Amino acid sequence: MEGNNNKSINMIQLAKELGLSISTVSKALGDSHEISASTKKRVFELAAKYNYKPNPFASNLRKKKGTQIAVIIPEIVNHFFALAVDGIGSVTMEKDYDTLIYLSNENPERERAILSHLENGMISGIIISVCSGRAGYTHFQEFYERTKLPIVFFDRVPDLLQFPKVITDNYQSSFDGTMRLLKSGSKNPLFVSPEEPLYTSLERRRGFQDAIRKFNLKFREDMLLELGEDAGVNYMVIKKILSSKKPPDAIFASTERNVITSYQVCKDLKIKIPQKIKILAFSNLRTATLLNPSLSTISQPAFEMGKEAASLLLKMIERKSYAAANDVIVLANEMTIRDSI
Amino acid sequence: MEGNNNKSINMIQLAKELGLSISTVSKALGDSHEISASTKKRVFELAAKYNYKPNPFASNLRKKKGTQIAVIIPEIVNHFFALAVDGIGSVTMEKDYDTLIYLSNENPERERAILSHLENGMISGIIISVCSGRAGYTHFQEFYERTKLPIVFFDRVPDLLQFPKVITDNYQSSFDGTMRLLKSGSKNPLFVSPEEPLYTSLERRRGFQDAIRKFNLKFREDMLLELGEDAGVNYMVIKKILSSKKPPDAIFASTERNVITSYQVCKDLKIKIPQKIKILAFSNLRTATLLNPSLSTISQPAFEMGKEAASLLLKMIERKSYAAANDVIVLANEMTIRDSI
DNA sequence: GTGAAAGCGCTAACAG
DNA sequence: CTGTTAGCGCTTTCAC
Repeated sequence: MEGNNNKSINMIQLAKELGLSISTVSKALGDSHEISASTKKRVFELAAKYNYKPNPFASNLRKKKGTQIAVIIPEIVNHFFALAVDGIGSVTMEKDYDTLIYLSNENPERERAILSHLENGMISGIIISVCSGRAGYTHFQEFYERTKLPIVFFDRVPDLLQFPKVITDNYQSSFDGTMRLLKSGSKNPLFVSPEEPLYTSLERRRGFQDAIRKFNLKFREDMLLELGEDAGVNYMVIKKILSSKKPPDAIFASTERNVITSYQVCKDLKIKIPQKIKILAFSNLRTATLLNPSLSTISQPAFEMGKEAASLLLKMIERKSYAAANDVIVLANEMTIRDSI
Repeated sequence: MEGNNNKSINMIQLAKELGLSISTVSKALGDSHEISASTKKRVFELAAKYNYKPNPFASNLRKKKGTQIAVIIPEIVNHFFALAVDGIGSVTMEKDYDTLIYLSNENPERERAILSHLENGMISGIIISVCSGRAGYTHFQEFYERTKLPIVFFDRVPDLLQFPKVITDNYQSSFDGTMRLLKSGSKNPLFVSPEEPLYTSLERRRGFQDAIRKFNLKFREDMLLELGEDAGVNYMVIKKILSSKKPPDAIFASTERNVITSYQVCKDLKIKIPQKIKILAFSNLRTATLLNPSLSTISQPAFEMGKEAASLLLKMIERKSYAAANDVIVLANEMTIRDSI
């Protein structure tokens, strides 16, 4: 029984009060060239007076398109993704697009459900960082076939050639990082990555392996460690490895999450960094410099990646250059050596 | 010239193929009781076959309401807000609401612009953590008067009685934290907070002052330090204070940002924590335990706050209990003493 | 239990 | 330069 009366004014009322036709008002509001300056002025003024805002449902329905994009990411509680969302927001906001956010929580089923939900036509495009490779990538193809909506992948990208991507030079920076570890004396490094068969991780691993070989070290399978989702389990696994007879003398972590766990284990086992073990990680931790000891990182230009992805997507949406659809934008990572090496 | 033909099927086509009227199909899809089970089944099956999804623009226009809510926060690159968004997402997702995200970037003008944009009627409710108190809070009142849309404030809330809020026991935990510092020997603590006259900060400051007095220490105005936005400037200010003749022997930081700067200064000036200075902060830093030394924190239940805020908002939207509109939900903070004290 | 019809508020031909 | 008109795809009385 709430009085939700005084609901906003509409075009009809504006037109009536102005003694104009509704279509004239519509055109005036759209700043159409076929309306006289004086009429426009009158319309704008009355609209402002009533704080009139066109009903987006009606206008979107009529135009068969809106101004919302969806961002799908595995998690937001992660400095990298938070920065990326910030970057995305910086361009969508400027271009008057609204940003819907969906968290897949590293769950492929969620990701599919989100995609399916988005097939209703509410949005004009998608920016996504995928959550896993295990379930395959067919849902992206299918989504695209059905909706023909522009999609831009970033960071964690599937290996689908037909889609535009924004990534970093994962192979090269991993190679460089590994070389750096080896040059500082590591003979037995351990590369820690998530078990998902993600393009990003695979590229980093490839860089690691190639550096090992390039350095004329013998590559062994047990130089690679794959970790799952469960932080508790991961902790135990790392602890076991670091307590073994021939523990690694360096850890190169492919993700922020893994390096935090590694630090924790070293702290608990009182293993000195970098004396006993050197640590390097792909990470955007803001507090890298304050850790004990300060952490050497390869950080991704997350904000920039978000910006690039959003710019590309909006360009595609506005068809200014749909040809850009197969672009792969590669940005450079930045390695910062601190006390952990 | 892109062929954007095969655009999604609509109800009319479904109805035609089923030999039913469009209104019957609509009701069937809405699981209306006035439609026979057998008809519903046929409708659902065909809809599923064509992967039919009702056009939300049309349906929202007709129903004069949608299923989107807006979240307005000062920043997303902050563990607290990221967690809160995660919490919000956990409930909106479950209830099939879509979440629009807007970053005010600590800019009151942006905040107003966002609010103004949202007056177009696109959303059904707002969850917000305000960005500043300097510009006053009249825009919230006005927004509400004009739209009558439900609004829930969380954490950084204005002092407007008529709105529901989700906050933490800022006064009490600040009081307790200060007592803790004093009991461990601090005689000259410094309370660092942002210069914004935010309710949250003011409560914390009040807790600090009361604890000082309760401990029979003389309160001096210079025990309070207000910092602005510019990290570089803040660094210099703190550095100057810590280099002074009679530097504080404890820092109690009201925000995560300020404590990071403080740590940095101590590190650069080689001031030993906690021997020379004790540090405590309101913070949700994930890496608190890994800092050098590990940081003592009062952390807010950010995820829970997001959840509570979203649940409350959806309840208000669905009018299940519009009476809850003046609720103030107060959650408890958690103090964790680590090596910095 | 099903259908006909009237719009929700707006845009875009098409006329004038 | 302005107005008339026909919907966009859906929901909801109101008939039957």
